[in-house]
Amino acid sequence: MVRRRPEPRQLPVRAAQIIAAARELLESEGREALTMRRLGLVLGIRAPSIYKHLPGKHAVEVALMEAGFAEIGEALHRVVQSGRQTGAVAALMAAYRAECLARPNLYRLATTGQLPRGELTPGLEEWAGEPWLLVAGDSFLGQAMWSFAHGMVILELDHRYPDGSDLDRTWRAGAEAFALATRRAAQGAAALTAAAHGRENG
Amino acid sequence: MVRRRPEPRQLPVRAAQIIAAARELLESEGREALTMRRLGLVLGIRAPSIYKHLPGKHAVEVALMEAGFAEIGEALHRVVQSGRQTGAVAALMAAYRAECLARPNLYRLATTGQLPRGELTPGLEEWAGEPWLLVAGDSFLGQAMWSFAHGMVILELDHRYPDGSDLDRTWRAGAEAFALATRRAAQGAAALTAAAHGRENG
DNA sequence: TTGACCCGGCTAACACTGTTAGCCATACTG
DNA sequence: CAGTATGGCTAACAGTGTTAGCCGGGTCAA
Repeated sequence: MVRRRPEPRQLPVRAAQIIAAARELLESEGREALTMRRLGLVLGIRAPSIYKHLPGKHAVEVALMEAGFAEIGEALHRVVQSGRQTGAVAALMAAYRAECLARPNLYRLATTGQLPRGELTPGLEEWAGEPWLLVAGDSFLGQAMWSFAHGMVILELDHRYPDGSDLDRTWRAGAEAFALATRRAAQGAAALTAAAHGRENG
Repeated sequence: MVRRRPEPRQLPVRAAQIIAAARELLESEGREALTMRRLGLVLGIRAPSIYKHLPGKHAVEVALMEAGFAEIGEALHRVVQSGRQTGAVAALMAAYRAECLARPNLYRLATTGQLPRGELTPGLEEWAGEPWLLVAGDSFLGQAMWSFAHGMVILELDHRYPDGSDLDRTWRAGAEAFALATRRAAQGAAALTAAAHGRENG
């Protein structure tokens, strides 16, 4: 049951241009550089003029978060839609890693600190996380897998691992652990079903 | 092989007082509140006077990070030293979760953003992460477990999970996956050793 | 005792940050 | 043509980390 992606409400042209400029600024120069004055400079206007189109910096950040969620969710859904069974866990994790590392500053912005839930497109967040659940077959295992993937990505982005760490192997170790657990859970569920059938038929 | 904890260099009295005040401010009012002027207010002096004792806000934050690493490392080492075999993975994770949630703002400060490696007490970071390695028996699995734990804690602190999530069960799912993988790895290693012995003796 | 020196406060100020108020030219509309 | 909305602008405010420079008090040596 793959839900449709909730459409983020589209902004007026000028506002969208500002968000696009903000994104470029963020990705090319980091979060520190994302300043109203710097943003104005890129756009050829002064900082206060931005407020004619967007209510504040917070709104810029929220819009960027939405873009991040949408893109990452897109990539993950592409993986689950490809429908492969064997290695699905590893494939999903590889896709997550690749997408997140491709937009490091956007990822950091979208995933660190409190989430302004009320201001996000409703359902977007759940939709972006849905592939984990689909692959794990179990909501708890799915959440755990996502937590692992986020932990890995954010620690890698922030260079928290000891120098010379072989992160490919660490990813593999985690992916194998969760793949194993997923098979276990599926077997357990199958056994339960079989037992139930046995009771029905006996 | 449990290394001794690297002693963080001790600061002059006044500097230590400032750090203590900073910690209280941080924990009680959050990261936003940790301001040089606010810190001065707590101490009964003006912000610029703080610079007579510490080179800047960054140094305050680094000192707080060190305290965080030391305390969490302490708790984790206590677990591995207790020496239990069964459920060691789950026990370590439970300890990590409890310690981190007990000092949310300190944990966030210590674990988000780039790590100023050069300014930290050498070896402290590795020492704090060592218990993961000891429990996993394998450095990659250990790193993966730590990544999972960090992901869980930071997402919980930032309220990133859907409302009503049963995080106890998610933790359990992750702990079981990694415990299973750990047993697997141990068996694999044992089999390899046995095979080697077989070759030797045959 | 006096002079030098340093410690640890202080104020003033600078360059930033996000944000608001208010002005004004242009363009569209009734 | 009058009126209004759009989208720029400057000036300013409160806050941030930080630096320069002043100064009282304590310590220590001549």
